Amino acid sequence: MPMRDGTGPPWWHGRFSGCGYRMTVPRQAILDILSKTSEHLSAEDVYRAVHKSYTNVGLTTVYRTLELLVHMGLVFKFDFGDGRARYELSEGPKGARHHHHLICTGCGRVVDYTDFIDEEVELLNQTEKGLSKKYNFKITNHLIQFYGLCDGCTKK
Amino acid sequence: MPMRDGTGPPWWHGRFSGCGYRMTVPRQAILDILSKTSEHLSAEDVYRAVHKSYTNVGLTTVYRTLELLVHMGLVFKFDFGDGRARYELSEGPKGARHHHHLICTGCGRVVDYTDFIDEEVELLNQTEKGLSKKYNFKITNHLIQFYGLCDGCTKK
DNA sequence: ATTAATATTGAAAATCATTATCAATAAGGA
DNA sequence: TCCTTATTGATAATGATTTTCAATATTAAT
Repeated sequence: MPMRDGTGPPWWHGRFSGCGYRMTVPRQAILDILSKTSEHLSAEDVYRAVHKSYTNVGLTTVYRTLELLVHMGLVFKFDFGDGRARYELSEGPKGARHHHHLICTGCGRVVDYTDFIDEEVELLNQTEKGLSKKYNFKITNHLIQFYGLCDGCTKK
Repeated sequence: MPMRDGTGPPWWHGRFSGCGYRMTVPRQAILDILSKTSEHLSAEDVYRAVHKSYTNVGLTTVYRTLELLVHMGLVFKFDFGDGRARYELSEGPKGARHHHHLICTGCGRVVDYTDFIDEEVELLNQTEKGLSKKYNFKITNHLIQFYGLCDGCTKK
């Protein structure tokens, strides 16, 4: 059973009941998988991982749950250009896992980086403030990705 | 026939022959459409637009051409989360059309903004340099998008 | 605890954007 | 103009994601 810090019930339980959603076994299992990996899992990946311990959880539920989690802001959904969505547990800009992606357009490899995050966050905060006001948006999120060719692909 | 400035042949003709590609009617038509719009066209959108003047150009060719243009760096491909890719003629960071996107997660509306681009470009250049060196990537591109709720959707 | 109301689930079928096939055609250099 | 080869378009295939709907599990109330 996934704990935030080992001292209480799963910290996200409240996020569900607070919104009228129910905390179920499949949902816990999916959050559990996401919280234990540092990879960029596709829905299928999550399904396979969950399926090991909970054979009866279906792919449909995985899709639905992931969508719900994205909607709740607990999960980020990424498109790295390989035709399937990738999901990661989200952390606010100050979270330990906060990072951005560097994507090789040659082989599709994805590198997580945390360098320059502080400077980026600084600038992004300002930008968000400015955009919020100017366009009357309530900004909740941002996406930053760099594209290029990795070492191996440059030489081919 | 699309011109860069009205004084010569289409400026991108050379980009094609230089790479062993051929400049064809469908390709010109597609570039023409893209250069004349400020919208975020899907492949289907481009197809419909091209189809008006060139009834015989097929959807397959549109897909293929768009992919080629993306590969050549002449076009950007975006994912705004509505299940289909969107394409825009690309301009370098200093180009007049260079902008980023602000996406409403409520209704899907996409706002182009050019505010703060200078500061962003400044930071991004530094980040790119740092990342290039650290991860041995040859960085060619970046993507920045902000997500939130637009005025209308906040009130619902 | 038991029940009632309803959110959630899973299997299968449906959707739909994008790709692969392949014979016919068109571009560009010789 | 001819030849080589890239390109095209109609059709079929692919494959990730959604929809459907009856069965089940969860929560709040009794």
